[in-house]
Amino acid sequence: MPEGPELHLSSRFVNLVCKNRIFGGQIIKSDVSRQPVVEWEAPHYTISAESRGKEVKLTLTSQSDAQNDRLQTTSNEKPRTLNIVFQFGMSGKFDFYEAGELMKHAHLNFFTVDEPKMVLSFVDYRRFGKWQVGADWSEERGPCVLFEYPKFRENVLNNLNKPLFNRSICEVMLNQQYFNGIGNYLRAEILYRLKIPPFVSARSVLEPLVANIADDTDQPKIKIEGPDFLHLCHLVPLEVINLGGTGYDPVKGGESYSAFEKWLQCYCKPNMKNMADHNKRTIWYSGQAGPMAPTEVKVRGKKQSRKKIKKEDQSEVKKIKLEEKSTSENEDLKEIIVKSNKQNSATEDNVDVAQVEELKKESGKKKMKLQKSRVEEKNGNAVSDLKVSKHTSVTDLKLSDYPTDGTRVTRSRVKVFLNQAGLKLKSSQKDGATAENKETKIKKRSARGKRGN
DNA sequence: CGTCCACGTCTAC
DNA sequence: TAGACCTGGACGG
Repeated sequence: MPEGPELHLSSRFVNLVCKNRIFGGQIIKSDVSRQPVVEWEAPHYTISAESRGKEVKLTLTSQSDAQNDRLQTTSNEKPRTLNIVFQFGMSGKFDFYEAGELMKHAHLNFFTVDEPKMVLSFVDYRRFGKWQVGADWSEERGPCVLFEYPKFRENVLNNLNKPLFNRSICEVMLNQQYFNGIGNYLRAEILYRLKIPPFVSARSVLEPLVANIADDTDQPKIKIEGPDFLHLCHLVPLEVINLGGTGYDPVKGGESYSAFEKWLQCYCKPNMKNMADHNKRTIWYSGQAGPMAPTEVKVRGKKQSRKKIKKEDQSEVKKIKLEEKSTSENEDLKEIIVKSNKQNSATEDNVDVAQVEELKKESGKKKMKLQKSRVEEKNGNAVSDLKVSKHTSVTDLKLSDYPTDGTRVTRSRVKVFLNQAGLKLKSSQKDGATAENKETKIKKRSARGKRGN
């Protein structure tokens, strides 16, 4: 799910599905999650959401029991609220569906009180996502590129003296202290729109903009054609929001995703180039890489048609001499920026409600992916009385359930074994929690040419 | 089987 | 500037 637009669409999704709904009871966290438990037990509460950059804040508000005209005391108590701030990692998202069985990888779950019982789940199969209870937006992250544009712009332009901005523009764009909401696909799309080579110094791109620091008006003091770089850091993610789908959410066959794929002009496109940046993140671009490109360039296999390019450049390390290291780069760049294409002005913030309704339906279809519910577990229906079902996962298995022919228990073997049993691999059993595990890992590493021992 | 790759942070040599 | 943290899909042999 997760760059700025996806987080925002997620917050809208939450607001939509939680509207006029009352939640209650315990908030259930999965066992495998290492994130904090949410201590909040209100008989009745509501949920609303808000996004900022790459964070989503849920606000729980307890409802007074006035309507329940009870003699009990609770009605006089404070109308409490609790904030939970989420980061989505690589795979986090919210889902809303009929309670009963929880989705696989559902790590934090909020239940409605009314029938049919529904559940709002934070679902995150890679578990890089995080949440903080009772927190606010994290201090380390800058203003949101989407919804705090003037502040965002100022924050960047007032800090250009920082050494960070000596680095290449594509790498600086992932720094959330300044570009809160920009991620790997957005940086590619934004640079591509302006034909800015990814590996030119950030300062050289940004310094020309200082004259227009507070460019929240549409009247820049220096006349340029079309939106400038910082402007696009705002407009391009807005475009994704206005696509109305779920943004980058590769649910195959999902229609909203194909709209998103169509929208992409550069990221993962077969006619574009790519290489790993200094952080080993793939940057997609066209034209020149720029003078600050890593000298040993690793080209990643193209996403779509790896087969086709088989023998050519598939995952090979190529030493590429970067042709022009010209120092006149700055001058070139200014030209480039001024030449920037006129941009389709993204209309303001409005996603079709009907489309979000679509989302709801889609999430209803996902019942196949359900996991043995922890609620069941609580009711004494222990997971340990393991039956082979699609809802069972590796963490439910004991070591003795694994093949015992003496061979290594590798992750792949576990996968195969489970497939035979109709199961799926899950969570903390990665490479098999055996003694051999460590050896295997080390072997793997040294095989990769890294100093393993 | 194994290897590589993925929308993102984090910390530790 | 490597890795760690994770799961799982695509693809290679």
